[in-house]
Amino acid sequence: MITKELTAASTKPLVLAVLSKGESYGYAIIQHVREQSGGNLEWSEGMLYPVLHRMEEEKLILASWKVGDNGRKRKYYRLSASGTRAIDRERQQWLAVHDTLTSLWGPKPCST
Amino acid sequence: MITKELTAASTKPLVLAVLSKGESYGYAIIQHVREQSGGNLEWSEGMLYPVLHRMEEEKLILASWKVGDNGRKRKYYRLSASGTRAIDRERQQWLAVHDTLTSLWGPKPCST
DNA sequence: TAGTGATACCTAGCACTGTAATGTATCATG
DNA sequence: CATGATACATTACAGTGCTAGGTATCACTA
Repeated sequence: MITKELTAASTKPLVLAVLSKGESYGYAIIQHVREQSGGNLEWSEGMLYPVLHRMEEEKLILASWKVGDNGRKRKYYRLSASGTRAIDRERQQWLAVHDTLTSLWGPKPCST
Repeated sequence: MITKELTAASTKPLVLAVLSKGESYGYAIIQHVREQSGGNLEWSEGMLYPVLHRMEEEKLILASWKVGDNGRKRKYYRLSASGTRAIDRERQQWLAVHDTLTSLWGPKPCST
């Protein structure tokens, strides 16, 4: 289980990263992240949908309704130019914190 | 500048990591983290003190008032046994998210 | 036919957290 | 005696995930 703080910090960069692979929709993003994380990251819909709405408002992503293979309506999101640039900013921030943490954790042998 | 979400996610693991190097106090922890991060992480006192109080309540850290070299009273914190164990849990959570992010970011040449 | 589970979207109340601002006090410096 | 660094603390505010609930469609099956 991942703490809510860590979830809050990683949701936006993860959504941006997922969409950089191609457009997708809320329900599929949740599954994509679950699989990509080996089951470690279990997002709830109540968490993600508001996040997507906010990111759309910030114009980081663009939405468009489409009908999927199964005939259901889906709200597909894709990166805007601004969102593409945001990926790099998010990564730099993340790595700044990550490097600080790893430097304090010290050299670590291959963990189990 | 680091977002507040990323700050929230990293404060606890960073405090635990800093204290694993030896006991310290609020004001010094802020400076320690700033230096360790190369100036990227700039914590405010209004953020850290409540965090320390919460961690003390959770019994992750233990506090004791002492008088420093300069004659000022300082509230020194040190890791409890529970806090020492928490470091590993925090690291595992962080790495689970980090690995997912890096796998999506893809292979990246040495960043500047 | 009716019921179940997966798909797919959405929202509201609650508790928690950083931010910004403010306060207190001590000490060294000029 | 004014300033800045040291060193602790609290408060109002806005933002966030969590839990729980809602709506609707479709495939399967009892």
